[in-house]
Amino acid sequence: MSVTNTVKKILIADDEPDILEIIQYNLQSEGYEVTTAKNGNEAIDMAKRFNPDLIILDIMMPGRNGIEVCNLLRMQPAFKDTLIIFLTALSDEGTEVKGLESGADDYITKPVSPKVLVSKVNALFRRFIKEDTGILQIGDLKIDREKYIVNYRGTDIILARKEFELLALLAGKPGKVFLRNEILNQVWGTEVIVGDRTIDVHIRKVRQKLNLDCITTVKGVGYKFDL
Amino acid sequence: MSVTNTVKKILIADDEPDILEIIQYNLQSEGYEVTTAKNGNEAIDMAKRFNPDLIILDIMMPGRNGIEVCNLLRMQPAFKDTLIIFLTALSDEGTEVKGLESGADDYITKPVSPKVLVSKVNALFRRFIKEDTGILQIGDLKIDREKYIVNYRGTDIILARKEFELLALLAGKPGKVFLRNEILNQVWGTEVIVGDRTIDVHIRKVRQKLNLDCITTVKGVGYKFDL
DNA sequence: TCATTCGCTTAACAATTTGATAATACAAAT
DNA sequence: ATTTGTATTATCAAATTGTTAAGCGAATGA
Repeated sequence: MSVTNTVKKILIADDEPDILEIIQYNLQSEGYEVTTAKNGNEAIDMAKRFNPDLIILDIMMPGRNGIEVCNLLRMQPAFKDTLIIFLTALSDEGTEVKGLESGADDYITKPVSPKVLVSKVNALFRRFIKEDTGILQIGDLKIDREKYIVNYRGTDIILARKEFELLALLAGKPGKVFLRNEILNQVWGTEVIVGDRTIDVHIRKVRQKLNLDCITTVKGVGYKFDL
Repeated sequence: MSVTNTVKKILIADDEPDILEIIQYNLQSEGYEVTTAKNGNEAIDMAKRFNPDLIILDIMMPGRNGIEVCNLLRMQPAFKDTLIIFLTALSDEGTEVKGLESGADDYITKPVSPKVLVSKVNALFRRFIKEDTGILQIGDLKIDREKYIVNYRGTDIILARKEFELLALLAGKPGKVFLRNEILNQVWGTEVIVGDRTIDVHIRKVRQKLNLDCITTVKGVGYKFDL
């Protein structure tokens, strides 16, 4: 189970390189992480490796065709919830019905404008992808962004808002040193201007409440989280 | 988890009687409960009365057009989760993108074969299991979303509509902190603007009536339910 | 129809919590 | 020893929420 995964991953399988490239480009521009496959077998391979949130399948491909791929994937529990769209030049009714009945979530016929495709993809994600639980876990420390609770070895620790945001920021990338400026921008925003000591004070409060040695000062640079 | 697994209800809005009839017939054959509307205003009316799981909207209709209807419905919390499909002869890219961005879940261009339409509808429902309209139970607290009744250890507690919706929202995800904004959007909708104290007062009333220590304030963030 | 009740919202003020800063102490580096 | 940068503490201002009372309109009922 992945912990944080804000960027949606999409796998595209098509045997025409041009189409792959166009779709990939447009989806990446929209902020998605995209991988491609050139045929059915490669698609299954990539699906297992890449674990995408959405798979866009051409139907006519060398090796396994799209419907076979869809059926195979749907049999595996790991891909039970993965979104699957057919994107194909085959527009006959029978194939479309068969495609949808094989467990796909949509069926789009080529040619389709990139903009429309992107809109459809957005619409699918808007509806179906469960939001991230937002639980960060580092060792015995759990940071639940949804419940606004920090828990260490079973004990809940109550932090005030800024304290929580500060910790969540640092713990979001363990080991990374956050410059004071970065912290200010992320936690306080760019509009508010506060003195330099403010950060220190909040860091201290977090350290105190956690009673762990997990926030390290990097003198002259900033702070980092490390359990 | 799901309490009631009722027959899915579908509302179709189109100004062409023939189309209405064909679609209605095919969907009913598939076991859906279908109602129809002849124009935009009627669609909104029926939606409120009939509370469908899916709405199929023509775009070009007398009175309000489909996109307007979609926008209006999406503003109301009650229709936040209702599936909406556009079914239209307008196949230009701009309209399609606009339609999808107005919050629709799919966009199908006429003409479309009834079989394909049914397949698409099935695919949508396969994915989307409508939220429980039934009974939420948390410990000894029962919340009946259909009857608008809350029961604690055998005793019924009468809550007013807003109070009830507030409680149902919070109790729907115990532990999760709901931001004031989320609460406003979910309970009051995006079109109504109310002051900040309004939430507090309702929270207080719920707390008072339940006489349980189950709604926690997270200062600077929001409220959460925890029994 | 008129009166009453109920639910929703707001105003006003109290209570509480949080956040920012100053002042001072401390530590390491030069 | 001096400089530079951080830790600690106490304090005060600001932000946020709790509480009560009151106004208003819609629904209810005689």
